[in-house]
Amino acid sequence: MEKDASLKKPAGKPGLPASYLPASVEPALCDRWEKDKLYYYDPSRPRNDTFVVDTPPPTVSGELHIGHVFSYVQTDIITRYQRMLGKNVFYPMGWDDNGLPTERRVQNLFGVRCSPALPYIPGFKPAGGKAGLRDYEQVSRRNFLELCSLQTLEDEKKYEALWRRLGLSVDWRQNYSTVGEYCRKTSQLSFLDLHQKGYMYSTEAPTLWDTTFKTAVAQAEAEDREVSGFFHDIKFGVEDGGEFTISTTRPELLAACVAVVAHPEDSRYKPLFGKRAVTPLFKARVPIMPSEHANPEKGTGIMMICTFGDIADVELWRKEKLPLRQIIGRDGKLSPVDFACGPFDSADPAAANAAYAQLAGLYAKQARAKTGKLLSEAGVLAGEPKPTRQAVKFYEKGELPLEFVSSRQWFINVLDNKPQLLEQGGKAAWHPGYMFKRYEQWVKGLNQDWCISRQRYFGVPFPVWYPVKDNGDTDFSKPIISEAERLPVDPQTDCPPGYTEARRGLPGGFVGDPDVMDTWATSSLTPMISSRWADDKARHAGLFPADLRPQAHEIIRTWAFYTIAKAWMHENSIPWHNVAISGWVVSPDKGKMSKSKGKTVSPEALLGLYSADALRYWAGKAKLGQDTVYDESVFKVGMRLATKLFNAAKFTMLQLSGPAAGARLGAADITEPLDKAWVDHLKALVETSREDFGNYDYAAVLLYVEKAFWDFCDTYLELVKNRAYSGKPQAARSACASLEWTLSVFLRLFAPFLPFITEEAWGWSCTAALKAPSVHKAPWPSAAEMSSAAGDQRVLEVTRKVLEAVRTHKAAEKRSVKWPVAKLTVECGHLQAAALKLSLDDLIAAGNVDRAGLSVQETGADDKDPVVVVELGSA
RNA sequence: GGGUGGUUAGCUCAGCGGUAGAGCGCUGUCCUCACACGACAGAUGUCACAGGUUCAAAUCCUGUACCACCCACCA
Repeated sequence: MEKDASLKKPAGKPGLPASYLPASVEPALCDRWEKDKLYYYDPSRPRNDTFVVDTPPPTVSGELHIGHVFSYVQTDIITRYQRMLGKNVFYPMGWDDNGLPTERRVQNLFGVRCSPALPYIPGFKPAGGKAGLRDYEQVSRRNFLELCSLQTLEDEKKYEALWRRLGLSVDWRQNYSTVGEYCRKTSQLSFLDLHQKGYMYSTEAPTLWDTTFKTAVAQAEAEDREVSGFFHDIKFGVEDGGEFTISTTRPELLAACVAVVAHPEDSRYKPLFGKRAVTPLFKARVPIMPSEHANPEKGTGIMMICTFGDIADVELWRKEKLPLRQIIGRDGKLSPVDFACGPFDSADPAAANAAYAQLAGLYAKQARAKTGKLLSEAGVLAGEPKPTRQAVKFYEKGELPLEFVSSRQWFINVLDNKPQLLEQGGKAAWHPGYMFKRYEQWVKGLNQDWCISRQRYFGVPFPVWYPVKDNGDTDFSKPIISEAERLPVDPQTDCPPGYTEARRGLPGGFVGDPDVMDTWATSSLTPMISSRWADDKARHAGLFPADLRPQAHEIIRTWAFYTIAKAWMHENSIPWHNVAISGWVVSPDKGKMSKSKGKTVSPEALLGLYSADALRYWAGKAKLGQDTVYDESVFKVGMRLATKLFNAAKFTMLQLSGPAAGARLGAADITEPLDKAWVDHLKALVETSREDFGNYDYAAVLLYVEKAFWDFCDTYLELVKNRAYSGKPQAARSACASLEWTLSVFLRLFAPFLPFITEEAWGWSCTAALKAPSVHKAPWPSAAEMSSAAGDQRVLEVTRKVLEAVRTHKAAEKRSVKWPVAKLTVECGHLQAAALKLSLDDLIAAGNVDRAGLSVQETGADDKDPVVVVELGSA
């Protein structure tokens, strides 16, 4: 790779480095930007001048991967553009260290478990090492939180270093951690406000329940997975004689059967409506009812309703006010029940209890097999179970199917507010626009309120206590809500107003709410967390709503939706004006990179192999919303572009160091027609870039800026370099003025994408001209900077074409580019000829043409390419 | 079953009514005051398929197939 040193000529202006070494240049610039406080937000400037980013707080669970690099760089590109428009940019970073991933990580690293009832031990240090699975040390919630902070601090340092190294223009003073005291306070304050406004309620209700983690989960956290199962055809009796067969994949729920339904128009079962069916094994008498939900085409057309097989069961159970026969416990096992009393019914309680005794204590899956056996033995199983594939709901982080379990949970009422939430979502501008459809579809399809309580230990506790009645029962109807001033509180260790700690858990005393909030309950507040809604109203007013929410598409239904809901409920506002949805990085076989292969390619390694600018180039090439295949060859292209920029900038500086060196050049100096045409061409480009960036289409800008830049190097720079360096004074000044502006324009246009090389080159030259010590604070280029320079594009076009023809001829003759041209004849239209005559000197120099052998003839047509005849000279 | 996006050169993608484009890769040539991590030139395509609208369709409309994702289905 290393080129032959003997071929390398010493070149360039003295003082400028000979070759570009991003590995040393980039980190040095990171340090300088920090020292210069380049990305600091200025709270004294008005909201109108401010651009506020609601940065996604990455989950702190170990490693950032290439997918993170991709999307965060895209946000940074947008942000850097806004800064160059003169905006006071508010670009914070948060750490999402409040979730299950952190909890598990800390448990394993320190060998501890959180046990909220334990008292806090100041200065606690874990016994150390990784404990065996069974002997975790129990620690208080506060101690657990401290350990989390300890660990996440390490991770966060690593994350921050990577973000800085990538050139993210974050103001690192605006930093938050979702597990930190301030975020806990904000989350609890949000609870108080929503409770007061009536959006927050608690109720005992069937809820999606994960039996592995033993917690409720929200609809948004559930996902479908295809699993194999078996249809069991089970014969049911009818109370006054007769029988029918239902087909089910969940025979273990037979004991939880509360009704049987068939379609109202199904003639096979119409006569049965109003009668009672008798379940096999348990002899429970359940009503046979008509329901639209039953599909006559499916199975046998008649189905059992259990508490609870799925959401349809829940709905029917509610509508018909059926009894609750909960047999699946919170641990996923069948709980003991008694058919002789309570909600359970049986015509033969002794037999029912005997049958059930063989199932109690088994996990649902075991019970399924066992029930099949029992049914078979009882002779009520019609035929062998038939295999089938079915979609079953799982918690996205879990491995066992979700169950519906009735339990007391806190909910936020979203179902009653769908129209308003749809309207709010529509007020934000979505980029790309079609992503709004996903939001719309999700909101329309919601069928459960947002369950925000989790039966976990690690997380933000509810600032709530309950009185304990004299009989020892908890009185959930009279929650004691904390005062706002006390937040954050932990009801497991803090005491409610009017009570003393001694009364905890006693009749006539109180208990703390044992649950913690879903992490989304906190992260849905990110724009209000960074604006300091909870403790600084003036600052909040200056930063809320934000301008931009960048995020990925798979969390539209969670993060975007919840944030929109909370902003509306709290502030009657949208949370942000724009949503930019980034795509995914996919591996060449189209799998999701961030979940598989991507983790093996660490961003740090790639930075070492290529450069930050190279990685950023790759991210900048991808449009918002569009998945991108991981392709290292694009890094190489980015690398090459940065090197080319380095060399072109250096070379341009060399031209400027000729006779016109030091002169203050401006639009008035641009007198040559070719220069005017070039500048005009750039002016159009610059204006288009504003429009595209305004539409968040940065990828389009990079595409044509890159193209224009290579064209500049290959054509315009080649044409004018001789004149600039050694031409007649006025002509040289014209070229230099144009080159100086051109360089400053390209450095600025590339700055959001390639912040390092552009800053480096900017430092060589452009400081004085634009009075901006950093390209990243320089104004985005505008046509107005060169308003007086306007020229005929034809000059540039016809000159380019003739030069191309000369080069093609030399290539065909296997001659070098500088080989002399003895005779050059150009036939073209008279407008083209007139234009060409204005740039002949440049053409002669660039093509090494003998002036005496040059002739331009007006014999062609202006709408056709000129006909060029080349005769080479001898060396 | 509903929705969204995609299908263009070997690969990765741009173009989204007016003669098919770029980069990578490939072939050949060339060291020009920067850059060989360069320059110049060249080969490479029924723009998924079928209909329709239009003077004109890769581009607009309808349908089909395939890929990806989101949602629903869960007896």
